[in-house]
Amino acid sequence: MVTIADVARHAGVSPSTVSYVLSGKRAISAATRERVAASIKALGYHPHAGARALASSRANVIALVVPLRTDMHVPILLQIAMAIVTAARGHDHDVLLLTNDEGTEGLHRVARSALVDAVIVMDVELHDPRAPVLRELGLPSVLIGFPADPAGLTCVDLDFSAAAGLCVDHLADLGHTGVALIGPPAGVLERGTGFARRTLSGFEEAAARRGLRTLVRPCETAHEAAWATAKELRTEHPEITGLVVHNEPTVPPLLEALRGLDVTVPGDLSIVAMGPQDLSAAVSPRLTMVPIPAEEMGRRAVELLMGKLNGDDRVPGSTLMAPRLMAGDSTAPPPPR
Amino acid sequence: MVTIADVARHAGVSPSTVSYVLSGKRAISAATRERVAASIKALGYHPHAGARALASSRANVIALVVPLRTDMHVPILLQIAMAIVTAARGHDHDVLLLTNDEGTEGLHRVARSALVDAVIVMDVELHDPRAPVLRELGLPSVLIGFPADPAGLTCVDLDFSAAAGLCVDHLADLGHTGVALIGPPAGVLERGTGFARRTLSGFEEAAARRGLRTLVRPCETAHEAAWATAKELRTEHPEITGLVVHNEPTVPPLLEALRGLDVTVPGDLSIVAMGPQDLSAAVSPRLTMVPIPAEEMGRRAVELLMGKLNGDDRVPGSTLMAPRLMAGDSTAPPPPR
DNA sequence: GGCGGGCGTCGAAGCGCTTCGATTTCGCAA
DNA sequence: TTGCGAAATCGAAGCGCTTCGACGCCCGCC
Repeated sequence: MVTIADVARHAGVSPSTVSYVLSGKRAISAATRERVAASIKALGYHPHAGARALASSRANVIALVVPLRTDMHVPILLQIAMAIVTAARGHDHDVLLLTNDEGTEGLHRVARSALVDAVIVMDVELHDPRAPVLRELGLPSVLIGFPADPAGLTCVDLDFSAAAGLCVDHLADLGHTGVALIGPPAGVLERGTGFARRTLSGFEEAAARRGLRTLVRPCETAHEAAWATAKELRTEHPEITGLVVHNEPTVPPLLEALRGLDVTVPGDLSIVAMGPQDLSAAVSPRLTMVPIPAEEMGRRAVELLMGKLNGDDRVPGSTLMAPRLMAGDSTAPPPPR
Repeated sequence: MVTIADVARHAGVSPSTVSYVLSGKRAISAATRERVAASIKALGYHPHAGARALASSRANVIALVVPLRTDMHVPILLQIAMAIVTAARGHDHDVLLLTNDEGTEGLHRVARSALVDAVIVMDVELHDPRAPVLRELGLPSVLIGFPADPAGLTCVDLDFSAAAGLCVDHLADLGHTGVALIGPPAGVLERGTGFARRTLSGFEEAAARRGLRTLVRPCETAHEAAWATAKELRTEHPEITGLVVHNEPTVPPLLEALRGLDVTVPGDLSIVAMGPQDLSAAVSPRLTMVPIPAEEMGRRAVELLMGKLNGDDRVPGSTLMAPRLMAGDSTAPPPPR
């Protein structure tokens, strides 16, 4: 193993000088700096992570807690996780992967053992048991999603209320007067993931503002449920000409059911969905949608965390990311009556 | 922070004794052991990970390299990753998440800095640039998937050849005499992911052994491609009554296309798929399939790695996991002619 | 010409743990 | 009672790094 002493000897300086070159915490003359840099390269030196952590009480590692069982779309989860790793590397940090099967004990462990110096928690529920633990540990943290009581915590999420509003406005602008929200299965709402409620209220509010008639349907993912929903829409609610679907896996079977019922999209019915961006291209017609900005969420979470790590106490407690609507081919003016 | 000295004082022993209680590397009397354990609990002591790594030159962390761009089904990827984390925790190790956007440099970095003491690499390609790096670093490692030249490396994967054989045998047992392999898009084969070829050869071999007529079709995921494939099968290859689908995302559109063409499954056509287990229940009819044992693969990879970490040099270089066929409702004897 | 003050560098003291030899203790045979 | 080996415990030396105070040097100023 190459140590800092080896580098120092090679460059003809003291170990502390090498350390200062590396950290930039003291002024070093350009000449020395370059000589040391050359020695580092020549010897292929990498500081020993453990020694560094011990001496500086900074591990330069953050923990990422990923749920085992999730309400989120799995590919999105991975996208966010990857974005977090990439962003963390950009700030010279690595990412330790934690699951929930150790329970909150895992959080205690990595924090108390100084394995990590900050935490990002994904897929937060309304009454998430991890929230109080984070408060208690007093370790910098960022949650992706909002618990019921976010006091004292830093949270990031898509502004689902605004997203639903964007969908409604888009349909209203096209001339639709009756819109439905096809939400996630009823269970999700009850289990207490905040975003479902926020979507709902944003939907209702925007519809009221635009004077639209509304309908709200949870919908299971299964094939049959999609058909039932499609049929009900056509027979019992002909006034509904625009759909806001906030339930990604339902989209393909729903489209199939509509096709089966000879309902054309967007001729007879317009659809705008909220979900992972890649869904748009995966179905036909190409979906108009409000994508979940996974990459951006991950990046932002890391930026907030780094702010807290650097002792910046102006880090906002709540960050709602602005949604954008991506036009596709699944929305058009309603059919003439 | 609670240190080992605090625990020692509290228990009335020396720090080294506490260390030996923790590691079990020397005999400690039951009385002392219990007293120390009580002190540890009372003070909530967790050893400082960095200090431990420094002194013992063992970080008790393994790196998991996850591809950014993947040929694997994403949920499977995550399942394997989670299984790895869980299994690693079972061996008192944590998992550091690495992406490939640092290139192989990231591997160098975490290895040379002693951040991790072993590596698991996922989604290995035939000419994977990480393979030579792993050999060179001389750090215990396990690959999930096989490179073209696995010499000197430890690899784990599903036995895709046997899996394809299992599918063919199942169809042959039911009386089918003409079977087709619906494989991944052509690009995948060329890009050099070994499993596609192994599936192909297993398929051909088993079919030859059973005297079946065969057809091999790559198939894109898109809706249109699925329809085209379905139509071609019915019009040009009526002798084909059994399908082996090794291309998970194609299954739903393919089923839809067949339904659209009034081909019943399994009445007119039997389908057996290789892919993530959860696919089976997600479509109708419930699929007969050879699931990819994500959980088991992750666990096995960790076990092999721990073997290498403990200096066990009987760790096999190659581990092919035996496939199992799960009967569903998508296969039946072929229709009478 | 002397002196104060940066700037650049060094030396040494830990950070908390493991580990190895040394030391103590104990049980038991002589 | 003494001696001896095994069992149990201790003390101290690092592991490789950061950091803080100290030091030397050179420059500019009076």
